[in-house]
Amino acid sequence: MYSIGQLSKATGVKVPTIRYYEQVGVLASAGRTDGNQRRYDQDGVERLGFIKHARDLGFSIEAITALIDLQQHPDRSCADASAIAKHQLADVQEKLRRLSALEAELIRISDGCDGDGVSGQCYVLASLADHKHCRTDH
Amino acid sequence: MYSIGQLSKATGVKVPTIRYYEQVGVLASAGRTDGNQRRYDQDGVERLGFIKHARDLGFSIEAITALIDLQQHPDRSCADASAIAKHQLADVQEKLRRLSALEAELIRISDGCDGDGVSGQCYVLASLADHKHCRTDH
DNA sequence: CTTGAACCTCTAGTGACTAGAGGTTGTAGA
DNA sequence: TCTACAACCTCTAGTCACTAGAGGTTCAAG
Ligand SMILES: [Zn+2]
Ligand SMILES: [Zn+2]
Ligand SMILES: [Zn+2]
Ligand SMILES: [Zn+2]
Repeated sequence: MYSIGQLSKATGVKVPTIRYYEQVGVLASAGRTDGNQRRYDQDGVERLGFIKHARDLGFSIEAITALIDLQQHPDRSCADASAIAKHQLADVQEKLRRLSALEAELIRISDGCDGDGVSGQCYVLASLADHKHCRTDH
Repeated sequence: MYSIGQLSKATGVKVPTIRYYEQVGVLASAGRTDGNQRRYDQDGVERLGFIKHARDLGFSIEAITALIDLQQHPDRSCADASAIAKHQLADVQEKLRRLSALEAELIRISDGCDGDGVSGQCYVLASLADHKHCRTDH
């Protein structure tokens, strides 16, 4: 049996975050001692490990809740799991596209100013003031 | 003179967002009619355009506030503007690095499941349950 | 002068936590 | 067995950049 602090150390998830996960329902409520403190078993460690790993990969709490639900029913179709993963991938790829465009503009903007001028002539400020300086949409 | 709705159309920033920008101090308070409605001049359009463009490039409100402050003093050094832009670039590049790692893992995970199996054997769920399947840190 | 779209302020909600106040419990050492 | 104190508990509020809604007022066209 683990206390919440021991679970925290075992998984790398902070104590208040564990309580938050319980509050929003992605982590099942733990058993309690007579004094009302949470106690976790190995199952709890694995459940929280799953949540942490999925969060690290960018899945939303809502998506993770659905995935854990699926995991509790090993005989159900995994179509939803597949869809959630593909959706998450598409999401990440969209963010990558947007960030790449931003990176290109920011490199141009950064390169245009050494910081040794005066703000009236600053390329950073001029570029932000007018999108026409930009090479891409964004 | 523009009403807040006309300013919204001119810049593509939603009306409640404009009020929010004023509230947090990044957009200077507008003049008012006798009936207390906001009125903007060309200067206001440019100020908000600057904010929108910087937000589109991912700058924080705090950073934009500093940049606008600098823009109001054309004779000051632009060292801060340069530093803010470089910081933002570094930020974006860090996000790109992280997202690229996530993309690689998510492609692997997605490719490992067609959604036509059962969740007890699902590669998506197995991969989320155990980071050992992963090729990268993340 | 009437109508109604657009405006006003204020509060609360979003996601995924994080911080702090104020009080209680578990446990190791004396 | 007692005591000290780290770790636990709940609850509220704050973060960021908005967004939604309630309930009331103003502007401008017809
Ligand atoms: Zn400069
Ligand atoms: Zn641009
Ligand atoms: Zn599957
Ligand atoms: Zn992993």
